[in-house]
Amino acid sequence: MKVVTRFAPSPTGYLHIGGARTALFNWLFARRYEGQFLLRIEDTDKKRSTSEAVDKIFSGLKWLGIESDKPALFQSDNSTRHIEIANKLLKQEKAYRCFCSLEELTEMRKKARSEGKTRLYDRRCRDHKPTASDLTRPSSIRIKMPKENETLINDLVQGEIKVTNDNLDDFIIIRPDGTPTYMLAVVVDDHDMGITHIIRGDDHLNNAIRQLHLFHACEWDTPKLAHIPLIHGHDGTKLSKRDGALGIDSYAEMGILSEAMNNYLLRLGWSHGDEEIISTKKAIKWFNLDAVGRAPSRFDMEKLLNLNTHYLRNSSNKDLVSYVIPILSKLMESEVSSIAADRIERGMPGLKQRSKTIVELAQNSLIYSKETPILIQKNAAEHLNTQSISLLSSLHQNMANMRKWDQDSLEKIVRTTATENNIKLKQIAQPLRVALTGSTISPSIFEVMEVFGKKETLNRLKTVIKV
RNA sequence: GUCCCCUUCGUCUAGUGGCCUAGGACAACGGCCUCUCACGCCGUAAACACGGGUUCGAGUCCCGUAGGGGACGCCA
Repeated sequence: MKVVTRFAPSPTGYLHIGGARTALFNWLFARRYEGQFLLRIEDTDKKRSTSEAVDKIFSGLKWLGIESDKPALFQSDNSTRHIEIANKLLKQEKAYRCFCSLEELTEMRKKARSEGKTRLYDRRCRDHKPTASDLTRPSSIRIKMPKENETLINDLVQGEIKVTNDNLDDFIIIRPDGTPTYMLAVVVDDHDMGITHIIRGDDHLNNAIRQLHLFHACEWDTPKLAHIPLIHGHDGTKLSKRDGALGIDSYAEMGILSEAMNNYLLRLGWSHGDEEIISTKKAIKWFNLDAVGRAPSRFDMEKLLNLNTHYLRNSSNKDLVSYVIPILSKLMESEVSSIAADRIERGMPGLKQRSKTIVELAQNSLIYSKETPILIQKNAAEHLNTQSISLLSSLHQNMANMRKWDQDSLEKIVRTTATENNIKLKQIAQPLRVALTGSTISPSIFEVMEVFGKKETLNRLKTVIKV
């Protein structure tokens, strides 16, 4: 049997971390077994669904590299089919019309709760034959849940779960306004789409038990279930779609690489021995549901950053330049010149060694982007005094005659100049750094000089010496 | 309140009855390297929630307690 999985978010907000991981697991599982991964937008609640949210889900998934094998399906497009199924169940007396008002239901819930019951609807309409006058009033359709015995589900992640059927409410499948509810829609759509494995957050575990009975009522095969634990915030509080968790796009804006996010999300709740750095290729080869943990895990930015550092360093210089330029031009409030872009690319080996995020990389790239005359930072200025300036002056003389202009030769000449003047390398390297970059922090000063080239380097030195 | 689920270093996790004196990674701390900042390298500290069983033997199986989470909508 070919594996078919789906990611089915509701378009009521952005794509959050938990949703992204659910999508990733579904996608990986489908790829692993050479099956299909589908996307379905659960927009049965029209009031809360927005097209902005749909766009955010699409862009978030695209950023992660998770692609649906078919065009996304909008659940609301299938409502005719959902209603058809509900009517069929009604005819078969597996479902019934409920004429209770919202007030009545609230009252029932209050009562049941005070009595310590799990089931909150008292089923007063279940065995009531609707009269002609009943039928003039609005009604919802409820599904009949079994009254006796227990329901057992064998979840691929959570194991065996047992519930006494008396706890199960006859839930509404069609609202009084005639629209289908989520509970009906998921079941019908999962069946129609041929979903073989439902992988979703374990906040749906309780629903799974109810939905199972709907599958039975329809006389359909039930997909295999896998309920993965939720992701919590760093402080242990809930981090899911209904609260203020950050959208996946925020992480992109922070300068996180999608490879790092994928790797991080994968390792959150899933493991393969001691493996930490896992490429998508390996993930597809290794991913399985048995290795998904059952306990919720906390989101840890530090670890994400560590992974990001790793992937950033392994990215090509060219790619990194293309990521950095837009951020850089925002920082400088001007276009990034082609000279600057070229310098950044050549200086990338040193820059990427010093950055955890793309944003940081852009900030570090500023030293190569600014035109002369450069601004000397306040705390850096103290490195330029009469003594150090005279050192830079003799260095300038020594360097002016150089023919080969690479890191090694530059290091040699700076060291020689230091020895000549009876000082430590440090004492000339810092003033040199300040003179060239305006900052006390930069990649190796020899690398910086190579990147700037002879002309620009000597030019910048001269500016400082003259003053 | 009721129902369901979960519980190994601060965090993510390895562990499927003897290989556990509990391993790895991130973070922390110390050192080395060093032209600044980083990187890198070496090292240190750090956990089986608790209580009962089962067993020759339990982190691993069972029960209970505590703590945490989820669900209880005409939301998804």
